[in-house]
Amino acid sequence: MFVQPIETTSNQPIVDWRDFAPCAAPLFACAPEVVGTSFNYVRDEEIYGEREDTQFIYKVISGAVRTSKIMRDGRRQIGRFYLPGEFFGLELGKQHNLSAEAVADSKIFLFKRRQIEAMAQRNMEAAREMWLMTADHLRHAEDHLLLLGRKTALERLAAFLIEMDMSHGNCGLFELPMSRRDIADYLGLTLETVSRGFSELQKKQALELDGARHVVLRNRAFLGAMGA
Amino acid sequence: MFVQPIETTSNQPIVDWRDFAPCAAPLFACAPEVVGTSFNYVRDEEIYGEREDTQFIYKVISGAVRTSKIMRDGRRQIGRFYLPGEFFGLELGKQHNLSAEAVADSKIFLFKRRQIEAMAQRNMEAAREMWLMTADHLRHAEDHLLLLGRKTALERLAAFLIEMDMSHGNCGLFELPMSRRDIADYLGLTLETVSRGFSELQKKQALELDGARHVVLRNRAFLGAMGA
DNA sequence: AAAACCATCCGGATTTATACGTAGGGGAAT
DNA sequence: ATTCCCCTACGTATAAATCCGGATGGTTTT
Repeated sequence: MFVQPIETTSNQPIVDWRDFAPCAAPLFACAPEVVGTSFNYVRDEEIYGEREDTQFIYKVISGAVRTSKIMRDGRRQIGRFYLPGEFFGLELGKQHNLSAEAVADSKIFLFKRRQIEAMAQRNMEAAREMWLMTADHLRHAEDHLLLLGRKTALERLAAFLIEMDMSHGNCGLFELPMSRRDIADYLGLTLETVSRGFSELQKKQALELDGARHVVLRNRAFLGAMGA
Repeated sequence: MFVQPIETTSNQPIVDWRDFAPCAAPLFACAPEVVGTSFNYVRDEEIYGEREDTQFIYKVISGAVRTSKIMRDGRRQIGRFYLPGEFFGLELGKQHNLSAEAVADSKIFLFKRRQIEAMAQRNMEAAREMWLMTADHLRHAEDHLLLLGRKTALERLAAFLIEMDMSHGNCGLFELPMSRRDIADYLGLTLETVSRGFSELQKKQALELDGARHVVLRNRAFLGAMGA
């Protein structure tokens, strides 16, 4: 068992109006009356904390976000990464079950929960869309259970690379916004194993690394089969 | 990495009208017009398969159910156990993401999806309740991610025992409906490690086993702290 | 009833995968 | 240029998986 140091984050309130930016956007095409406000977060800044009351629903505009749980001794599990265009923080309960932090400097839209709830009362289509997103998050979590419970280190890495590639449009070429430690905490490994795994996949001609974070997939079929 | 043999199950259609029982019950108190039909499943019988089209929503009446994913080489991850009173199989998508099997001989209520969908259109309260259940399943899965990714074998067992105790009313005394292998596949361990862990927890005076499946918790505080 | 069978469980020895600790290198930021 | 992270490399440590043998209990067969 290993212990990781916890980075302390500026524990400021979620909504700091100094970050206010005067742009806004509708939540869904089908509910144009619900508009969000944009905020900027710096790398590693907390967006909301575990067990914190739910006030908003969030959408990534640029950058990247991770949701995570941390144990008292520092062990951490990242639930999921969110890239531009994706929603997060839409637990239906009163409190968040995971915390959310910016992986890199990020711009995020915040939508007021009260507005969302009111909309869901009126607009059945929008309510269904919210439910769909929750169900999609559940599906992702269930897939990740198999990865964490039963897959080998290399299989986890392959699955991760394929997932990243998918969310970048399957072009086999992308920039990782997160550190090796983040990847490790997402895949239930140590950062060293992640590093070793990347090296091994390079040796197998499955991918190419240009610097630490620029990835070129060389054998998508191989990676897909390995990540299963 | 280990490989487990897959038990072949009778691949009969989900709905076998020979199992028909003439009892029925409403889905929710708030939607008495939606009634379910009871079916019986024997131990290890498949209720629905991964990637199978979603036709019903299910409620456990007696017995127990597991949902799981299986890899081609036999590695298996159980997503969750469902005990009497709990709903399962309510993915919103067109297809199930996990398969479901009876852990023991079980009686299950089936509710037609078309009825559910129609109800959700009319009854906002019921629609919200469905969404709440999906969100609760998501919360459970997220908690389980931390367990699978970062907890030790003993911590996993402690968390499992506390979870089982909770769903039996926190009385510190219950019967496990599932085998050691099922527990192992739920916790991402081998059945040997599960067995050893139980022995160790007995040595620590944290619990008592009467036979393999009858559990008496002797130190709930200790187990709770360990399972964190 | 006795025997056979089967599934399940337990314990020890061994192996293996992965975590851990330390050291060193490289790139970006100050 | 220097500092500071972050990443990589390698040797070691260890938790858990694997492999073995044997005990137990329930069910079916004779």
